[in-house]
Amino acid sequence: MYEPVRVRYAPSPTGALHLGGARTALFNYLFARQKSGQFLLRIEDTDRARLKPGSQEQIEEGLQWLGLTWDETPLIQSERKAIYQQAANGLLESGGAYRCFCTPQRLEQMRAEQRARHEPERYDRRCRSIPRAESDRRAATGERFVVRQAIPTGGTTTLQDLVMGTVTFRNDTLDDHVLLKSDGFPTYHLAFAVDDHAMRISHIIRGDGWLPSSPKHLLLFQAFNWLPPAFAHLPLVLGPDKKPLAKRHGAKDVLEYREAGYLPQAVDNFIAFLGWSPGTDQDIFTMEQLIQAFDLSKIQASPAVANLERLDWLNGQFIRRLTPDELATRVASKMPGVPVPALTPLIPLVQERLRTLNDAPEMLRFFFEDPDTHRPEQLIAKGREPAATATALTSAAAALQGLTDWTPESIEAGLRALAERLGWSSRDLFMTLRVAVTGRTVTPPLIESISRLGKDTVLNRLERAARALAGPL
RNA sequence: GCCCCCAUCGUCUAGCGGCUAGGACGUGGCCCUUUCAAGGCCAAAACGGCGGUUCGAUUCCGCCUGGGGGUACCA
Repeated sequence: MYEPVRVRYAPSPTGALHLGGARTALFNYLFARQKSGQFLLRIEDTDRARLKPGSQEQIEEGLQWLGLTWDETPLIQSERKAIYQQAANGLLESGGAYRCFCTPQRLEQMRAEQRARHEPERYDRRCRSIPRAESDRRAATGERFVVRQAIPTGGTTTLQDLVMGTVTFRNDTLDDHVLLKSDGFPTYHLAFAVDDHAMRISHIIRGDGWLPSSPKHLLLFQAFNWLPPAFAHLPLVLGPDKKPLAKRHGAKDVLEYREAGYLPQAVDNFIAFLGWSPGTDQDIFTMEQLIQAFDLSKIQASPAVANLERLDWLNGQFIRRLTPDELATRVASKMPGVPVPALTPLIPLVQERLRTLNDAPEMLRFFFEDPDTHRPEQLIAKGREPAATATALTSAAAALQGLTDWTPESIEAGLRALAERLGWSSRDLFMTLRVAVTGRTVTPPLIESISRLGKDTVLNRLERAARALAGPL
């Protein structure tokens, strides 16, 4: 293992950055930052059939949104074809790999027979015994071939995984898998090893899916005579349906969480706790605190189901921790046409009521537009008469009209006095006023809302509601 | 089929031989209260099964069961 900590997140550009990938990236990032090491990005685009244009940009934007900034320029595998071929040649030279001339048809037939005999489906190593001179000659004539790793036929390979512990494999259960494809591109197995060595990666922190092939990877490092990095395999992240998030159709892009009004801090906290826990009761962390507390050895070996309700709660927690200015800016981005300064004074009314930023526009709408129509059944408190309600509304307008100063205190005093005069409970009166002024039954606190709405607007809406009550009835 | 991993409340988890099995989300109730939230208090809720090891297993070992992953010229 190399000394300075250098880790990488190595997505293949086949789609968006989903939660599972984001967690892998986050763990790599936290580990690197805690150890004062580097966090690198590598694009594994050696499968040109699955490549999706724009995917790399999408992934990078997702990482940036989450605050996972990488060091150095991302390494692009497709630009390094020659280097992998060279590495494969070296292995051919040392006997760590061999050319395989078997056709896809023969391989398929071989597997079919193995299936029929209930044997493990593995390459039968027919080409492994082709003498080197003959192999060179056939390659020189232009015959198509792949390069396969020559796995030791006996013994065992043991991996000390930082998460899974000691894992031992019998070498004779391992396949001579393909390292270099006939199109000259490397497979993952070759490319990652060559690159991790070139990048002097100290720890490979990657998804659980790689665990079964990790002995071959270790053997490959040995065949190259390279110092292998340490391995840490992360358990899967499952969706609410218990299906792997990564493979689920419609696995959510992290940027969709941004659109849905989530804060990156909340998403970071949420995914940090998918499979990891600090072992304390603290459940709200700043990024700095996460970096401090992170510990590979505390990662759970079992898969974690993403509990999106917890994300909602976390998001509310982080929204409440924002300053009013910060929140106003973020809410403004969800309310086109409404300037930040108009929003700032309203923030205290909604801050503790928001679960996502997207809840804000609906909650604040009445500050910017009059309610369209008043539904009598909402306006009239249970057991009250329409006429009495209309009177209450006009009386309220009159009472507020007479106020010398327009402060929450004086408004509240005036309204409570009115309720008493009317013989109404303040509960009933306030609900009627709430609906008249906001058009809704669920709103921020009424008195505060009235005071911020301004006298003219409030009087207008009260009178309008009173007329609506009188009109159609 | 073969290889590998996993297993505590519904979910995320604490636990690293002796605990009334702790916390959080969610759920239910109560308090606060002008609605809704927020906040406070309380409650229900878990060690998959069977064998060992041990004075003693949630904890260590084995088997079973149940999940999951891999088994490609995908990553």
